[in-house]
This record gives sequence, C-alpha cells and structure tokens, in this order.
Amino acid sequence: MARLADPELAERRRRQIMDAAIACFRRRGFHQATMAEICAEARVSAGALYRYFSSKADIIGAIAEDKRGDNDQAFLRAAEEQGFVPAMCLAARGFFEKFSEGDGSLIADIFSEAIRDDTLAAPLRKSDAQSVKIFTRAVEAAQQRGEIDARLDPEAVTDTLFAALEGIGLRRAFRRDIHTEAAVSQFRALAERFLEPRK
Amino acid sequence: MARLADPELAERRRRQIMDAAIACFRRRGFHQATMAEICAEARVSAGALYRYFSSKADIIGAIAEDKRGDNDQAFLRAAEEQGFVPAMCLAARGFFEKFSEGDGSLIADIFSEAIRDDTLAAPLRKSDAQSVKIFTRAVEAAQQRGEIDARLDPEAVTDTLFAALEGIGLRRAFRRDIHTEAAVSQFRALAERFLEPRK
DNA sequence: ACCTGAACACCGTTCAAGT
DNA sequence: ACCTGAACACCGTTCAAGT
Repeated sequence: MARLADPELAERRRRQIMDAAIACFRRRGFHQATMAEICAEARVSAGALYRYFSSKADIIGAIAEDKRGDNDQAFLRAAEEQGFVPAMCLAARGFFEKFSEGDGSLIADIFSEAIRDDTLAAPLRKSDAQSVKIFTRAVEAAQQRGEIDARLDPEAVTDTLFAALEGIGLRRAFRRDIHTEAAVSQFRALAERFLEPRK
Repeated sequence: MARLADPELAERRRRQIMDAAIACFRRRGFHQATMAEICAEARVSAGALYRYFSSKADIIGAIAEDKRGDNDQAFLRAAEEQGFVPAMCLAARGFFEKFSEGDGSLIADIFSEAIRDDTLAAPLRKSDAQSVKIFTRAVEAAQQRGEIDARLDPEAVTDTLFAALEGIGLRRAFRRDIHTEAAVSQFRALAERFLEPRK
C-alpha cells in the first residue's frame, strides 16, 4: 500500500469499500463475491481498492474489527439495570438476528480465515479480548450482586458464554433454522443453569 | 459425473482422493489447497478426480460425512458404563484434540461452505441429525438414572451441548490455545451445571 | 497523490483424445 | 469404462500510464 496523504479521504474511501464489501458478502458470501463486484459496488477501480486494503482477507478483517464491540456499551448499561442474564439474552438476540439475516456464513468465514491466517487473526484477537474484558467486568459485578455463582471464574464464564453463543448461532445457520426466539430461549436455559448460585 | 461400472474401484478411488485431500487441507486449509495438489498427492489426473467428485466442495462434504459419527458407538458404551457427563467429556477431548492438530479451520471451512451451499449442507444435516439422535437417546437414559434434570428437553440438551462443543473448539483455534485439558475442563464445568438436577 | 484498467499469475473445471 | 493433460474460464493482484 502506498503512503496516504489525506487521512480523511482515506477513512472515507475505506468506509466506502467496506460498505460495498458487506453488501457483496451478504449477497454471495466471502469466497463467492469477487473483487470486481466489490469495486463496481463501491465505484472504484481495482487499483484504487488496493490502495486502501492489501487483500480481500484484509477487508473482511477490517469489517469484523469494525463491527465487534458495537454493542458492548449498551450491554453494560442493560446489565446494571436489568441484571446479567436478561442483558446477555438481549445481546444474544441481536447476535442471532444478524445470523438469520445472512451474516451467518460471514461469521463462519471470518473464523475460518482467522484460524488460518495469523496476520488477519492478530487484530481480531485484540478486539475480541476487549469484548471479553468488558463482559468479564459485568460478570464480576453480577457475582457481587449474587446473581452469578461466586465460585465461577469470571473470565472463563465470559469465554464459555461467547462460545455457546457462537456455537448456537453457527448450528442454527447450518440447519437453516430461522426461529430467533427459540435460539434465545435455548441460550437463556443454558446461561441460567450455568450461572445460578448453588447452596 | 459419468456412470461408474465397478463400484469397488469407485470406492477405492474415492478413498484415495479423500485421503489425499485430507492431507492437503490439513497442511494448507480448504481454500489454499489446490486441486492440482490434491491430484498430485492422490496420483490421479484432474479428469480422473472429477469422475468421482463433482467439485472441491463435494470432497470436503464427503470427508465431513465420513468422519461424523465415527465415535457415536463408543460414546454410547461409555455413557452406560461411566455416566453421561464423563462420556461426554471423553468425546469432547477427542473433538478438541482434532482441533489442535490443525483440523480447526477445516471444521470452520465446512461450516462456512455448508451454510452457503445447500447441496453440500443437505447430506451433512442428515448425518448430523443422526448423531443428535444417538446422543439424545443417551440423554434420555441419563435422565431416567437421575443424572440429568428430567425437566430438560433431551433433544435441546444435545443440540446445546454440540453447540457449546463446537463453539469452544472454534474459539480455542481462533486464539491459538492448544491446552486441550483446559478446554475439556471448561466444557465439563458448563455441562455439569447445565445438566444437574434441581430440587 | 490518487486513480484507471489492461495485463499477469493462478486455479477450478471441462473435454477431446488415448487405452 | 476409465484415464490423461492441455485448454478454458475466471478471479485476485499488480503496475505502467494518466491526471
């Protein structure tokens, strides 16, 4: 990538290309969508695109990094107002809705690219770790309020809940199951029993 | 695909190609591995390969179908001898070990291909449903023995445990976390609390 | 500096020709 | 019937030339 002079133009172009790419990936999936399509949708030439992104994988990486953490702050507020499990279910609903709208395979694609390509995975791990940190704080607060068993390790709880969320979402996308509320109930049943304090 | 005369030769060729493909996918991932590499590894020409598989996706579909359910019978026996959770953790260990050996991204690839491509997904859904059925029977037996809360829906339990297993495996592959035993413990903690009968 | 678009390299798939 | 491998179609990326 060449040196960029105007950071504001660069930011605008990156958004323009990412938005076009999101539209294309939604329609056809990461591997089916072609760079030519993305260029047409973004109304830039191939050469221009490669000025702002070093590869196709780089685009999906930027999209993933951009989207993650969007709802972290909303979750924190909800956790304090309504309690941890209801807030977590709210977050789960948002997540499952995205899957049903066709982002399901996009998330699977991101996983598979990130697992294979370390230069793509590194920044994603960083923003994932940030989300984990935020949710972990909410777990600790809920433990102090007695909502979550105090013997559970807060960070392990977060990671397990994220894994369950992603696993349920993937399996539903795989089965073409579009009943979002059923998925939320499934997740809630798991979370309640997992977190519940024991005598 | 042309009509095949000798079913035994056909089966041998398919195995030969699938084994070569597994080796290539392990080394370089589904999308990085080329058909030329698979042909070289299997010592057949491109034309010969396409006599037995209709596409690259078809190969990964056959591999997934072939591998799934390998351990279902072993699990059933273990569930009766040692109880449900220990047997499930044994299955989990086997699953996580595969992830650590580099099949992690392969499973992510299978998910992402299957979510996008319905002709690939259909047979996979069928064999997945069979595994679910087998594990569901074990859940019912464990409920009658009082190991699992009788109020839980057996099939939902199975699906949730599968989702957790796959989610934990994917996240660990994503984080380059190779501590299999830690993953098993994480899964066991979740499963025990999820399934435990309540007063 | 920023952009264009033709050219390049590569790869999945097909098919005419061989045994 | 079964196979070969060159040819084809396509796509991610680069780069010489333009403003």
